[in-house]
Amino acid sequence: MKGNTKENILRAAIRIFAQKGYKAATVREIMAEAGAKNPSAVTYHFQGKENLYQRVLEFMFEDADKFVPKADPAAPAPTPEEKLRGFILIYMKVLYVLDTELDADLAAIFAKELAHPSPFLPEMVKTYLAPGSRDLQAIIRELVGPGASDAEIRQWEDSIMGQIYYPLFAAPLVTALRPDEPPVHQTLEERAEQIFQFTRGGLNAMKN
Amino acid sequence: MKGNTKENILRAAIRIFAQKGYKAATVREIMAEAGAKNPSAVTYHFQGKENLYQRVLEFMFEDADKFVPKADPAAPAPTPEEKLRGFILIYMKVLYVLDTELDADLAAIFAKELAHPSPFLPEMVKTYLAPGSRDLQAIIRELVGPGASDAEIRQWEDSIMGQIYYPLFAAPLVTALRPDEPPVHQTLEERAEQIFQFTRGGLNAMKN
DNA sequence: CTCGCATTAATACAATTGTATTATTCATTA
DNA sequence: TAATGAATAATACAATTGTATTAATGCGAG
Repeated sequence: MKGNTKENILRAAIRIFAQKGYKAATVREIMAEAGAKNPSAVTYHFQGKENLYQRVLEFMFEDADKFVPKADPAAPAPTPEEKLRGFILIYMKVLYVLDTELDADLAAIFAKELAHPSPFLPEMVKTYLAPGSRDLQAIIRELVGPGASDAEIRQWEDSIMGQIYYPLFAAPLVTALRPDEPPVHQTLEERAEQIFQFTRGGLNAMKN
Repeated sequence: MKGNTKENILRAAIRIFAQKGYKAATVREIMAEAGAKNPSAVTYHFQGKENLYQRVLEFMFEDADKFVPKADPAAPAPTPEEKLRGFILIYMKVLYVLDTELDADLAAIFAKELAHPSPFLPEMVKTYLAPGSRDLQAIIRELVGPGASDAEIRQWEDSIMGQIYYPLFAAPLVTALRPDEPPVHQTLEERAEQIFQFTRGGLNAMKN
């Protein structure tokens, strides 16, 4: 096996970092998970633990990007409300669809990274998350009309993103308070639709 | 100095845990912050690092409790909308008022604890957070009427709590996307009011 | 004053951790 | 096939970490 080891280490690192976080994950644990015998392989293939983690973060953002659909130029122009509904649904799919164990691990890493930000985070946020933020602001502006200030738009953006992110960040709260509730990804479309309706009502009330 | 050391260690632990998280915080660092010379003092006063951390969590929840005002029996009965506004404002004050460095540190510890939950968290959530959750659900039910299902109530609860928690959990995102925006605690009343208005609009739209 | 005990300090220690070093194996190519 | 270089393994090492152990200190009761 030649070119597989590096990939194996990366996958193993994702699993272990997702479970334990950056600091508590040990190089030896990652190597065992990768099926290798030797802790120095991470130095060889990735110049150290920190570098490996940075690579994991890059992988995470690149992987999330694959979820966002290309705009179909042939499709009829969507209404602002359709755009909002689509934005919420896609964003929630990125966070909660978790078709694979890999996706679930990456979401967990994202949550942990926000609690313990690494030096690489701000740049990655600007690269990968800023475009979506601008899109959402534009949608909100279409919905509430031109009278709203930039500050107001940003705060409504926060009201929307807060709803979307909540099941990720507050998962331990929710499971402690409601042990029997099914996880979000089982009711994803419903929940996305409800957030959309709630948000539409909220923004409509702001329009006047 | 007799009884001060234990208190000093607790305060120092709060600062260091808030900065670095449980795992990365070292006993020696905490002791240096506490002005003591000897790493074993934490074993002596708190039976080890993990126990000290548990004590910090307890302190955090007890401290947050002091923010919630006692219901004034002489006051006129508030309308459901007034209750909702009050709930949001109080909750946000707990998270963001941060009058002291201590409060800010405790909020940071809370955010980190949710990303890396300790075994003590579920029990503490049930003790300290469940009552507020029940209150909010009751308020929502008053606002939307008796037709709503329990599941719907819970999801609207999430829509509200998501808005409230977002500035805490997503702080690194927000500062990376909007470097010049003033922190929440400077615009707390405004933001609470906007969340209230947004939520009222959202819930009103659900009523029919 | 002095004895007893709680507290603090000094030192030590085993375990863990990231990584460096060196040796070995294996595949590709000339 | 032989050789060359990449990949993997084996071993080692210094640094860090939580905590145990033992010694010193200081305060209050008698």
